[in-house]
Amino acid sequence: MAESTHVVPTEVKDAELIAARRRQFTGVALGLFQAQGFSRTTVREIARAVGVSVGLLYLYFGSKEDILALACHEFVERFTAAATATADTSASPARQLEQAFSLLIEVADQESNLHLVVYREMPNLPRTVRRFITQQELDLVTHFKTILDRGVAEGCFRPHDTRLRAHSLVMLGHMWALKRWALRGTVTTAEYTKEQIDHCLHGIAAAPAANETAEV
Amino acid sequence: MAESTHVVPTEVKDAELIAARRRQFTGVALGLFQAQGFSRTTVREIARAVGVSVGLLYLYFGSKEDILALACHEFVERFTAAATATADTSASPARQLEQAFSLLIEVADQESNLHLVVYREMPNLPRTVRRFITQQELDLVTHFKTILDRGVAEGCFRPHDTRLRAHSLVMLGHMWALKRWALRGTVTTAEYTKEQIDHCLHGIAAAPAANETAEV
Amino acid sequence: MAESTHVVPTEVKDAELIAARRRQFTGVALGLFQAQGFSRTTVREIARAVGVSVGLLYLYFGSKEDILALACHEFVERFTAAATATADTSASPARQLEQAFSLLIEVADQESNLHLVVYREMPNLPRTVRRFITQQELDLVTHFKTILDRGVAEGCFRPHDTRLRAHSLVMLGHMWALKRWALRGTVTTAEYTKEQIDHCLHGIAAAPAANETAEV
Amino acid sequence: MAESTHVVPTEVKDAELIAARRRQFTGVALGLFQAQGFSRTTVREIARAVGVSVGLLYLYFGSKEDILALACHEFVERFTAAATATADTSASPARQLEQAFSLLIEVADQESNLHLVVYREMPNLPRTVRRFITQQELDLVTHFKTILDRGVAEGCFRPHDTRLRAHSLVMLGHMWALKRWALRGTVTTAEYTKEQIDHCLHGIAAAPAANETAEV
DNA sequence: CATGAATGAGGATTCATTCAT
DNA sequence: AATGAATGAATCCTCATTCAT
Repeated sequence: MAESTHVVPTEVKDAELIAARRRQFTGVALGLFQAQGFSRTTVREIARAVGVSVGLLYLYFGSKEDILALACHEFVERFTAAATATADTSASPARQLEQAFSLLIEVADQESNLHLVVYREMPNLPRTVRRFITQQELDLVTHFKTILDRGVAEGCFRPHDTRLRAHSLVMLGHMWALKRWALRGTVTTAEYTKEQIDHCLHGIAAAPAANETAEV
Repeated sequence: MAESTHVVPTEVKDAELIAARRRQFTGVALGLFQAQGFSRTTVREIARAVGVSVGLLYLYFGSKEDILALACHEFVERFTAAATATADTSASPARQLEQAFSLLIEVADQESNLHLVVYREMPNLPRTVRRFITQQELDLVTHFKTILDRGVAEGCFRPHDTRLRAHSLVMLGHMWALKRWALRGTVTTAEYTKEQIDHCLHGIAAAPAANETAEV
Repeated sequence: MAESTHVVPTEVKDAELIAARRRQFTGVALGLFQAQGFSRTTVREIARAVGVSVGLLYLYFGSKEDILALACHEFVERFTAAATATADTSASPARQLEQAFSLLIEVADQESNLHLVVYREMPNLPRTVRRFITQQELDLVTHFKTILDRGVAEGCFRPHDTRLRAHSLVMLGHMWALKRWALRGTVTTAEYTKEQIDHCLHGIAAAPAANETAEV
Repeated sequence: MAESTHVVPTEVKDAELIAARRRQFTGVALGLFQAQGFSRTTVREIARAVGVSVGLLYLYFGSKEDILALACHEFVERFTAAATATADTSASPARQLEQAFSLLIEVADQESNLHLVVYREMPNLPRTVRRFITQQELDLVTHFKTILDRGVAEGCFRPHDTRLRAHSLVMLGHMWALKRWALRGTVTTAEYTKEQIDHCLHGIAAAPAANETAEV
């Protein structure tokens, strides 16, 4: 797990106020970054959107990049936490996999816009935040890998490169946000989830594959 | 198919020279954009990197954004063309699928850096170029869908949502570039290709799972 | 009467400060424009001359042209106001005419340099300001026409095209600024005024000339 | 009289060709200067408008300012020459004055646009050309002064400051071009001429002046 | 004579950041 | 804590001028 608090020097003392204000500011800022891109969003715009003065912003953040950093940090943290909520461990691995993927899609579906910002603005982030984000992604991958490994151990799943499979599943989760333009209107989250999980389990090979399987 | 030439007015009259120079400039520029991001790359830097004056750049491009636009346009065009090179149609659908995916990964592997730029800088592009790029991606999807449809028609593949499957395969192709940080060092392009295609065909469900499906 | 305030959006909020600063800046700028012409004056020069930073200028003006526009606007407004100060209405029309023209020359004499700038840079001004200026000039013409009309009504002046005469008088007022290079050193403002008014009243024809005219 | 040829170093040898080309170029250029102002007109625009290459322009002119200088020089020279065409010396001074002023208005009426350019762009001209232009204007003034002086000598005109009167008449001539926006549509050149000359001779004073005339 | 590609200094404008109040 | 006027470095872009062909 990566450290969950990105340290930024601040003039303001009251810790609670800091946290609350920052959350408020990053939320608004992320929205602007999404709409216009990081570099085309001015600090003044952010201040105006929040309803405070420019100077105040600089009491809570060291720089414009800091705002982006914290915004991304918080978003990713929230995203991963929501998407890795522990599933029903009594269910079959296949069922658990479906539940986990379904949750991922649900989470990705809400705030898919903000999801995109993080993807885009990654190179503008300081190394530490970038590392935090990749770590969070790896946590998510591990979440899936655990399920797959258990399935293999229990004999429900064929032995395979579970790490790569987990990565692929997470990628197909991101896909729901990344390829929104192509998917929206043709499939619902439920259909998408079902189709991807079905395929993940059985592949597309027809009759011969069945025989093959039968032979084994 | 989208039109292949993005028209930008120019002061220079020699058409061949324009094409040659532009190719030269966009190549260098894309490299810089990749390394430092579009907005942090100055026009002067590009000029210096190419070895010409700032003014000359503006004889071939209308603005800094124009450079990005043409660079992305050309890159995507080249990428799609390379990745959709027609495969051996006498082979079995499964084999064709493997060949097509293998080619996609090879192409994505080279210039994977530039690949990332396009993803990142999309929102900085003018609508027309953005449309061109999504159209090119749809062409690539269609390329895969065609193979899948044939496979279904011939009975090799189970009936399924071939469009979504094609999209997913293309996404898993991009993944090779997007998740380079996670994949590099753990799998080769060959292994990645084999693993994804195998899984695409047979899924991960073990023998008993087949029964399970049958039951459902 | 044209509206007297040319509205330009500003980042600064204190209305009084805006007015004060703008007056300060336009004054200095107009001087520079006079000395070197609008296009050869750089924004940095203006800033340096005022003693502030470039950025500050842009808090009070939208663009370099805006500075010119406001400067001209204010100058012309001030000029017209000063030149149309109501005269002693109890005096004879001839006397009133002399007083009005005398005032015009006095006003034109001070700041005759700035007067020239407005003439020169008119084509660089936005349509609205250009209209304002011509309107102000028409107000000035009307000021003279009123006196002439009263004189005609009272029988002091011959019936004639009072509008054209008023225009001509205003032109001869501007002439004091426009032809400074030729007049300076040969006549004083008082002499100039006397000569022009005398001539305006009596013409140059000698006694016999009247007969000649009559014959024609 | 000022020297009539402004010397500009040139690469081209054939003197006749030089003169012809230059005339062609300055004509086109002056039109552009009129329409968009000197500083907003680019050398490339001039070249394109003439139909030659930029390089060629620089074979005939040393710089962009040179083009303006020669254009103004030629225009003013032509203007003054046309406006000072010797009048019928056998006519009465009053008649001569009217003919001279009438000619001035006719000349000013044609190409009044270009007339304005010279006024505007004066400060952009090199000192020598500026001197030439003022000298030409003085020549024009002298032209009128001569007529007035003769009139005074012959007793047709009252003794007065003939130099100032001549200047004023020339100014009222320029006025036809300068105040085109106010005059156009309200008076014709003929009416304007008649009104100004009538006034110049008799002024506007009524009864007393009339009596004076009658008495004689 | 003629061309037009190439140059690069120079100018307007923006915007993150500071600091006096 | 909060404000917002002030700063000035940095950036994009233009355009007069040159020169190889």
